[in-house]
Amino acid sequence: MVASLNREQQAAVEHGDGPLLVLAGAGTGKTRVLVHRIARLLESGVAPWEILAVTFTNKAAREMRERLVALCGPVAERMWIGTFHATCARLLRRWGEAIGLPRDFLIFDDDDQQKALTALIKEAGFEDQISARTIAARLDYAGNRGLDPLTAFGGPGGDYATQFLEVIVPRYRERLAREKAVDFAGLILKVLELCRHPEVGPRLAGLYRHVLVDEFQDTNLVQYELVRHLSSITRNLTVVGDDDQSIYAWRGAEPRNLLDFDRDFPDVVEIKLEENYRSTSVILDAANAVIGKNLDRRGKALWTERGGGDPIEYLACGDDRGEAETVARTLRGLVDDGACSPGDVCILYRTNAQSRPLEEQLRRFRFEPKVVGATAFFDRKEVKDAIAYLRLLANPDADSAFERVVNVPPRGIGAATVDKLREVARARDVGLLAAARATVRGHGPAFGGASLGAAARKKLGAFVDLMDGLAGVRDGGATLAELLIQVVERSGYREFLEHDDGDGADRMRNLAELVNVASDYQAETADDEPGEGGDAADGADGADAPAARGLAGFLERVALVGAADGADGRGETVTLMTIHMAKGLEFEVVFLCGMEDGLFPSLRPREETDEQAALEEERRLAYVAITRAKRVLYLASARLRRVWGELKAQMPSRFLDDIPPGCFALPRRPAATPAIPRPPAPRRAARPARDEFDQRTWDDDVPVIRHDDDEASGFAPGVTVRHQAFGRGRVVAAHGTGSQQRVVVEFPGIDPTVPMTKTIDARWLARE
DNA sequence: GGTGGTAGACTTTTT
DNA sequence: GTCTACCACC
Repeated sequence: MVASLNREQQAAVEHGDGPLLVLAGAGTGKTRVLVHRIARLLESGVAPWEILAVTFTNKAAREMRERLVALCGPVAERMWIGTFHATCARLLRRWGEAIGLPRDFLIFDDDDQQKALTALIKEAGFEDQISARTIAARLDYAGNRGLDPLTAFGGPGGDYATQFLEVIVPRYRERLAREKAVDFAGLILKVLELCRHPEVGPRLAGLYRHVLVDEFQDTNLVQYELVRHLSSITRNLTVVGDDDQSIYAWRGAEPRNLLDFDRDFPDVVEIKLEENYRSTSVILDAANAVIGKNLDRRGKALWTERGGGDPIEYLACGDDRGEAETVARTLRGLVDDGACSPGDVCILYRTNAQSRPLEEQLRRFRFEPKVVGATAFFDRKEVKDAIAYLRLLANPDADSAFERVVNVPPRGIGAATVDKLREVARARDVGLLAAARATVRGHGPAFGGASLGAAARKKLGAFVDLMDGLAGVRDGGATLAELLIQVVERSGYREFLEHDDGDGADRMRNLAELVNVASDYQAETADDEPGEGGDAADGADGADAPAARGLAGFLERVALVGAADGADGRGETVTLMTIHMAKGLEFEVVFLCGMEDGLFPSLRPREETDEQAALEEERRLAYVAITRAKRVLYLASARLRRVWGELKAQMPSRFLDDIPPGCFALPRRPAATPAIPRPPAPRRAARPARDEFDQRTWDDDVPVIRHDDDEASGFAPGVTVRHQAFGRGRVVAAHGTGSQQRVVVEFPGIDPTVPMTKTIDARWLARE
């Protein structure tokens, strides 16, 4: 912390006005430069609310704020640091009314979106032809690129899915509007709309004197446009990034924003940071060798003044469980020898599914695994239910929340009743809760011809009373935590869970945790309040009832941030996360698991993505993973891995071959190689003999790998196949082998002239 | 309207 | 292997 900045870092910090680009490798002190630069700006008289700092994750935002406060004191607390999404939410709360967005809008997360789309698809009678998932993927794709989902896929009329999008998308937008909700993509698009607004646009452009963006290689076109607008008056735009760490191309990130920055800002000052302060040279050599194989990159070589370091250890294990056990045992050894403490360690993997065996084995070796999952906690059903109650309290027109909770816990209000309510709601053009109220308060069953039996009305009446009672709690000066307790209590949820003999107790604990999260949130924002008041983006809107305000903020936090990672005080906590989550972090000791071809690199064939580009992105991911380690790096792989309950023979990752042999410790098996035999014969026989892939064996010191997709197992293009649900179709393409085989099949769609194309697991197909 | 059983999907990666 | 959405049954 006290260490001085090097020449390049200093130059970046001291840079005055005008555009600045810092192209910085891993571990070169990127964030440090940003923090010092902001501190410098504050020192030179720029007010905190005149600075906007955008980070990629909430965690990064939190960390940056902490470092800034440590460096220049509480003044930094008055500055806005946030992700693109959080920043946009903030701008919309302040200015959104200009484009007709209510101030208390809610944020639809992916799950909400999925549910809404499912309902709309069903309503339109398309459920056999298109999935909510497909439509959501397309909305996401288009939203990340600033495209119209109706024209983004194929020319006039579009492709197969477009015909459904044309019906569903407008209805989806209506639904968002009715529920006063904005989805993730919408957050940014709506702010862009604001930027084009004749009055608000110019004000936004002048709102900040300095705009700084971290991890700029991960911004997409839409985000870039926003940044450009926000900095268009002063042009004081600082961007920091590393093209080698671009790992979000799949969601529209454009590393070109970084590399071609001078196209939009010809007068940009560019500074390169290449001296790495984080890792040993062994680790750096490995990272450089891996990334060096990428062709599409701006050459940049990391170096360090320090030499040597512990060699990288390769743990070749029997199966996924054995891998987990070896990792846990090795770590236990390190900790017991005093080589490191659990808090210094991170266990990384490519896919979330890999965490489970690791968690189990870590527990077995007396560690407390902590999985840093994006949303794990807030994805729990009971948590989502409780949140849905809050959403309905925040906005009585939140029909999706109403549908979620009206019969949770079961109170005898079934689908039939809700259907009738929907009719009433449509006839009177009100929300479901209002419709329920009108129905039970005896404004008669006359609306829309819907009639409800006395029993149904009684039950519905109880629900309306419940919500009214809770609204009373909300307005009666209760804290968020108290409100939540009342929700859980009065809704009967607690009682419901208590009588559950399964995991009811666990679920109750989750709800208790949610109450804690709420109370933390309120404590936290109470502190922030004075600081935020002076903020440029925050108007004088203190008139709202405090409870209601807290509610909207809390719901926003839940949608955007998830849980702030709680204090992991307990002794032997070890952190686990995906590589994606680890970007920007560093650890003394890193275990990188699942170093197997097909898993990492993923090599998942996807339509319309260039295979080479995909592999390069995987390689960048490997680069990110390796450079997380400061001192000690373990790479682990399994010969057999359970995928969907089936054992699969795995080959070591090709990335292992890219690492110079000199970086490794002498070939050594882990002390306790689990007694798992070599891949069973049948499985090997199942592989086509001609596949050069298999030349590699586990005993090769310098293995050679080749990979090839093969279409040899009977699903060649043109073959006619049958699927239980979709009937007869024609194979267009096939990817993968064995249980991994995915086949692209064309089925006749509703419109015979427009075929329906589906990618299906080969296991569900029969040849005809 | 609630329930228990089962077929199908699910495993890239996230705000 | 695990979770879910849906269906047949009560």
